[in-house]
Amino acid sequence: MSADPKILLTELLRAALKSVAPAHAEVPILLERPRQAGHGDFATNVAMQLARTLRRNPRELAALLLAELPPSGRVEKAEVAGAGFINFTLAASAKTAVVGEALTRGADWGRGAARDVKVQIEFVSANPTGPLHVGHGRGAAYGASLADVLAFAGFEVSREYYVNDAGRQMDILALSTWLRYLALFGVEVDFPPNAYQGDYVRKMAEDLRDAHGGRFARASAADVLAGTPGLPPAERDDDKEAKAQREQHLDGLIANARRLLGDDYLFVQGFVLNEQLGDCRDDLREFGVHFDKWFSERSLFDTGLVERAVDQLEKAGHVYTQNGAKWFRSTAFGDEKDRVVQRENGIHTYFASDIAYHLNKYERGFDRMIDVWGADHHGYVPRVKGAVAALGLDPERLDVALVQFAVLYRGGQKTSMTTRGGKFVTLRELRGEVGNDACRFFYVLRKSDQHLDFDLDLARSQSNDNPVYYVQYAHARACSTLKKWGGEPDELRAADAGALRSERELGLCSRLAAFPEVVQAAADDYAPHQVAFYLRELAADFHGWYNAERMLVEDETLRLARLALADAIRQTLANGLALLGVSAPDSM
RNA sequence: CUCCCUGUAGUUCAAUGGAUAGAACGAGCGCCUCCUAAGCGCUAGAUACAGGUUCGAUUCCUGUCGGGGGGACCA
Repeated sequence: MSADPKILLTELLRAALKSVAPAHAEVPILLERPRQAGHGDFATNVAMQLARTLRRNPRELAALLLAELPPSGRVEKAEVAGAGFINFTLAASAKTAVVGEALTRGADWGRGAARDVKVQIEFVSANPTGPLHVGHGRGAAYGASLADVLAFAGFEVSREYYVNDAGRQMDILALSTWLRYLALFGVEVDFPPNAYQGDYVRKMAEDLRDAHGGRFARASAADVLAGTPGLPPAERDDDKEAKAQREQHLDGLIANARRLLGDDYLFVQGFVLNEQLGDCRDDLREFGVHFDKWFSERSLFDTGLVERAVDQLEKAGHVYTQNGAKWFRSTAFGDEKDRVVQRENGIHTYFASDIAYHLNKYERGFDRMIDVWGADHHGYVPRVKGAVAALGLDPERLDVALVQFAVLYRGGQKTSMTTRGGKFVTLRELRGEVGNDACRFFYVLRKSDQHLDFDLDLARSQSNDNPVYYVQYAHARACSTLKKWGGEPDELRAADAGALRSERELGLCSRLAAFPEVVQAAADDYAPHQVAFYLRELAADFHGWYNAERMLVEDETLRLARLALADAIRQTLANGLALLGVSAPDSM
């Protein structure tokens, strides 16, 4: 019989089913940990599930099952309850066994058995055109925690950042920087309102000057503006035509920059890309977010994969030409309208490179791919899945996890976060205000498909009330007591956990035993917040016990048993916090 | 117009279709001669509305009413 109580109970129930209802002996048996104390350690609704097909009263059926249940020394009590539940109470020794297991497995306690499933998770993937803001922060915290949870649950995980280093946004950033740079040399051109406004652009211009002097300053304002339509008057701000004119103006400036700078244009573009990407890497590293691969969008063009992907779609008959542009017939795959993959001017759309990127992911042989996107990209899901299907690949292997917006509140007011406008709260600022630990925990404390109201004032002024400190404090308290005791870890591993008898202590053991299940559930549901909630509950149980009982008691057997329990709790808190990228301090 | 997320306590959030809907903050009352009071104990307080499916609905379905976000030959 299995050591895992859940498996043991399943086997016992299966045996009982064979005598009571041989025809249905293989129905799935669901065992859950009841929320309500007094309903035992595990409960099953299998009798209620079968009652209908067997046309029997659920309670009677449950009683029949109990009568046929093989006896086990590890089950103290099994009884019919409620509408037909069967509640199991484990023997104390079966509960306390978890203490030794946690201590023996240490940092691996809770880790699931390795399964040969390769999962790729792509997240953040913000355009390298400015600092990461708090919205990216949520995707980063969620993606990193999910990746760690999946890895801990036994999957083979690869973390990836897709770098949008091709396309117009990079041009706009390069132009913005160049214009600021020219101003440093007295070449004054009205700064377009639709270029990147942020101070970091001025900073990059200064960096460019410091590194390369006036090498890129050989142009007059007239050269820069040559042939552009000019800016519309500011009072026509909301006008649609004015907007189009501003975009035209911007494109004209970019074209002039390319012409005037020649080969140096790509140099400047490379410079700003490196600066931004470097900043982004540093930011994420400080936030405890790591990637195995930074995948360049431009490389998809350089290797011809974009063309090959479009060709492949075309050969499969899913592409048609209209008004000179190539359209992917995504409506055939459930999208609401067809999408352009190559514009009339011959330039591939962002969607085209995204198709190529996903083709590449499949070709790398991942069993499962997870894209973590902001919720504003939800309209993008059908066309990407459609393209995957059109390429003859299995769209079921691709999951898109949409992370809802993080809305910032400052002084009770919503703050806007437009990157181009340059007025946004950066992830770096947020981390500086509330700290990395609180930041990571706070982000992941909400379901990802839930809007997140991030109250900056609250996070800043009352950071000590943040639940992260509550969990960390439990860890520090356990450490401090163990330190005061001063014994060796071996003594704890050898401790007789059977000496734990109180309801609180047995409850804590049950809580600990649930940890591996929580990890698995969080992995299956892509829901790392479940780990955060679990840790809070475990910490609450521990704090309650800490206040009610003393560990350093006279009786040596009991003392060692309690310290072993404390150490097992400490280990569980540490392992769980690690999954969330939060530190587990020894003292606070 | 259409698509997605969403409506639970004063506030911010939980609850694989299960039993008496859980926390935290805020409010009130208590607990350090004691391993860390960033802690603990107690009290008050909620499923928007109307139908449906089910032995059982906060959960699934339909509708109504609210909140947020998408819907370019942009990225």
